[in-house]
Amino acid sequence: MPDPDTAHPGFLENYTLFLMAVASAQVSRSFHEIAAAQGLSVAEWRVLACLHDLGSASVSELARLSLLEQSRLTHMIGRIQNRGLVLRQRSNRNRRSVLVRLTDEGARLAADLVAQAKAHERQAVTDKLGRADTEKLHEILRKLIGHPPV
Amino acid sequence: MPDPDTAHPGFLENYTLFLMAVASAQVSRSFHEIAAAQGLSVAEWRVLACLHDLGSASVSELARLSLLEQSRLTHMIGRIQNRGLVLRQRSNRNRRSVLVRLTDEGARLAADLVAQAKAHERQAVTDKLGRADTEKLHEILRKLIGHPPV
DNA sequence: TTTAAAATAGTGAATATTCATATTTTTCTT
DNA sequence: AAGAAAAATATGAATATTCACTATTTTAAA
Repeated sequence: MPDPDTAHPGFLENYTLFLMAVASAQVSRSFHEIAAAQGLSVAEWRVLACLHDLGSASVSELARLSLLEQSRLTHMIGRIQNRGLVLRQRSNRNRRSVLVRLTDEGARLAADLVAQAKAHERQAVTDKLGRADTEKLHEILRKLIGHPPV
Repeated sequence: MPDPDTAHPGFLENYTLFLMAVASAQVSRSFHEIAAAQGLSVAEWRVLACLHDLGSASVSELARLSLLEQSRLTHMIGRIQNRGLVLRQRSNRNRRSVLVRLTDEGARLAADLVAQAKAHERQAVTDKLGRADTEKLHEILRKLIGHPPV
């Protein structure tokens, strides 16, 4: 029951950040179930995916790439380390930083999820948008991002 | 220091969900500071923006629209209610549901933030993408979303 | 080179979110 | 119409995140 006295409709539906958030949340939600089936949150999945791509990364690199605040990532690494998915190793190049990498088990899980993510993307994005719009979307997002953190 | 032995590069940079998450996080981050200056998280801002648009909404409508899980929203409403930004009112049409609306103070704050959000969007999105790509982005995101929750 | 500043992670308490479940009201079934 | 199922919200304990700060190592400056 929208309140006609105080309603100011029309902002959100044209607000880019809102559209991106809705699209992102909606597509993520269906993948969330896939990750949850492995006992992973979406944020944890993103960390594993980053490590899958990178091989290894320092905590701060990983925080930047996986869009998590450093302290949150440190806590999270502790948890997924306890589960045997990643391990930490002090860097020799720079003894302040700590390199994180996947264990064998973590690597298997990550590879498995990457495969499922690709299938899910096809079904939830490409099939819906078509090839041209999917590529256009990527192009526009890259333009918006500027220097990609990858 | 990417680890050549176990790195499988190239997944993330072409993964739509990741590109959307990065773009969204990046643009959000700069708005986050604006919201934080008013003591609001991005999620709280989104709730106020929804109420600004709608006038009033039940908790579950609001949860759906603002992309928050119901229980989280209930807790959050309690907090922003204590701060005098919103108020609750049991619905007469359906006595299970609770209508949430902005107080005068909340409405002032929301209107203020909406204005700032528009300015920020111009600067962080439209100026960067240009008018054509901005509209194309909206079009593609709407197509991806399907039936918009607005 | 000695000090000051910056970068990197970690820590723990304060705060927020999630998860399972309870309560109330409405809707559906028979 | 009675009872079962569904819908809407709230609750509180378990879990996760944030925030402010510490410790260490590296870089820059004097």
